[in-house]
Amino acid sequence: MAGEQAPVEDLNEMMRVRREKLETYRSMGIAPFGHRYDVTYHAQDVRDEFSGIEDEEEHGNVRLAGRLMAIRGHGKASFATLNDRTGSIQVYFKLDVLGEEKYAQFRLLDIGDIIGMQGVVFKTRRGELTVKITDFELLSKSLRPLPEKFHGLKDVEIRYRQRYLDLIVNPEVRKTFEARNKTIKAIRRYLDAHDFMEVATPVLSTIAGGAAARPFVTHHNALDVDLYLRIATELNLKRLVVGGFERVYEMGRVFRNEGMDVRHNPEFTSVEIYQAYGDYTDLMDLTEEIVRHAAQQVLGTTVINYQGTEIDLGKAKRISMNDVVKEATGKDFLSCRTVEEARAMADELKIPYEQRHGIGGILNAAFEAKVEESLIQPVFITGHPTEISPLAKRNPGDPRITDRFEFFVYGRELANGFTELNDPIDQEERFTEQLQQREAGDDEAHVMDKDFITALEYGLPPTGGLGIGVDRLIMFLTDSPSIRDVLLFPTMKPVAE
RNA sequence: GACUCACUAGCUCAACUGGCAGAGCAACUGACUCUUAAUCAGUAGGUUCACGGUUCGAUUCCGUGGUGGGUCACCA
Repeated sequence: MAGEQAPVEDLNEMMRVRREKLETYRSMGIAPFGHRYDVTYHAQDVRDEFSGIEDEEEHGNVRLAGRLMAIRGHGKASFATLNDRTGSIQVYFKLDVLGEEKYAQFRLLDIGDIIGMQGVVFKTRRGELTVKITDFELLSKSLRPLPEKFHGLKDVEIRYRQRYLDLIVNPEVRKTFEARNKTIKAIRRYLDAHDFMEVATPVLSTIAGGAAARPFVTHHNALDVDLYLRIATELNLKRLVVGGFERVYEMGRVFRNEGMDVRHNPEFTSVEIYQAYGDYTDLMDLTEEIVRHAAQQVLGTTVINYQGTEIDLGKAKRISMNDVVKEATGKDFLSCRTVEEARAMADELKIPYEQRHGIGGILNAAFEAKVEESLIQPVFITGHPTEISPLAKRNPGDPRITDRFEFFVYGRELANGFTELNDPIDQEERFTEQLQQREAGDDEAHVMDKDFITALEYGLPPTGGLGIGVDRLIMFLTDSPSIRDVLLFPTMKPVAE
C-alpha cells in the first residue's frame, strides 16, 4: 500500500501533478527540498505575544516554519493555515506584498508542503490573528496528498501503520502522545525527588524471570546461545537492592509473547520500583502517590472520565482478596481445610478451575470470575494466595497468603506490588513448585533462577516492590479505549506482498 | 486460536430484493485582494482487498485467502 516505491508512471493524478510542480520549482532555480531555516516564533508564540493587538495594525516581524494544512485562495490574495509543533496559525499571502514572482511561487504550493516564512502580525476584520507573509521559502515539497482536512483520518489501520499521517491530521492524537510524555516525566520526577535511582538492566538474558509469561526467544550468533527478551525487570532490580542500592527503579519496555487485545501489546512499558526497609503497605501508598501525581501533572485533577465513567484516582479502598470474594459470593475460601472443600465451593458457584490449582488458585479463580471486572473505582486487593505469588513474602499470620496487592481501576490491573520474598530457602522451594507447575503443563510458570537464589543468600533487606503498567495508566489519563492508541507504533501484522 | 463485523476514488462516505459505481473534501482549468469546512462555474479521477464460483449480468450471493476492528480464549 502507500509507502512503497511506485514508478512515476504508476502514480495517480495527484502525485503526478505534485512531481511536476517539483520540477517546475527546479526549473525556476528553487530547491524543492531546502535546508535550515531560522525560526523565531511558533504559532503559539504569536498567539501569546500578539493576541492583545487591536485593529489591523501590523506588529512584529516573525519567522515561522511548518506544514501547510489548508489554502483558501482568493485570486490575488490567499489565506492558508500553517501547523507547527505548537498548533496552527493563519497566514496571509498577498500579491501586493509579495510581488508577481513570489506570488506565482506561492500558487505552486500544495497542502502538505513544509514552508519557512516571515511576516508581520495583524488581526483580520473577523478578529483572526494572522501573519501577513513578506517572504517565504519552500523547505520540503510534499509529494502525496494528505487525508481530508475536515473528517481527518479515521481508518484505524492506516492510523496505526502510518502514524505520521495520523499525527499530521488528527490533533487529538498529538495531544495523547504529549500526555504520554508528561505522564512518564511525572513518574520519573516523583521517583527522582524521593531518592529512587533509575537504572537500566538487560533486555536480553538467558533466563526470562520475574513474571508468569511466555518470552520471545532470539539467538546470539557469537555466543551461540538462545537469549530471551525480558518479561519483567524484577529479579535484576532486587539483585541491585542486594547490592546496596536501597531505592531503585526502572522504566522500560518488557516483552511478552501472548495474545493482543485492547489492553495487551506484545511490548509495553512498565515501571518497577523497589524500596528497601519498606513493605507492601508503603508501596500501596507510593502507588497512590505516583498515580495521583501523574494525574495532577497531566490533567490538573485526579478525577478522570474514562469511557463515560467518572473515576477518582485520588483515593483507593483496600480490601483482601478473600474478603472481596466473600462479599461477592458469600463463600469464605480461606476457611477451607482441604482442596476438596474449595473445589466444592467453586463448583457451587460454577467457577472453572484447573486440577493443579490448590485452595489459593481456586480463590484466585473465584476472584477473577466473580469480582475483578466489577472493580471500577480504584481499589487495592491484598492478600493474594502464596500459590499464585511465587516472589512475594508470606503473610506472617497466614502462610497461605502473601503480603501482596494489586491495584485495580475500571476492572483492570494497573499495578502489582508486594513485600519481597527475601528468604532464599523459601524462594528456592517456590521456584521448585513453579517447575512442577511447568511440568504439569503451565508453560507460563516461573523459571528457576539459581543466581537469584544466590543473591538472596547474601541477604536481601526487607523490601517492598511495585510494578505499574505505564501504558494502562496513560490510557486512563487520555481516555483511550485501546492500548494501541497510546503506543506510537503498535505491533501490527505485516501486509502481505 | 475461535466467533463476528468491515474493506468502494488520495481521504470521509453512498449505491434498494443482483441491472451501466456516486457525492463531499482533495486535485486540475477558470473567476475572485479579509477567507477560515471560503465561494462560484467547469474537468478529470475506480483491478469496488485478492483469487475462484453461481448468473445473461456480481460492489451486492457463495467459497477460499489477506488485513483491520470487536468479543471470547490465552494472558497481567
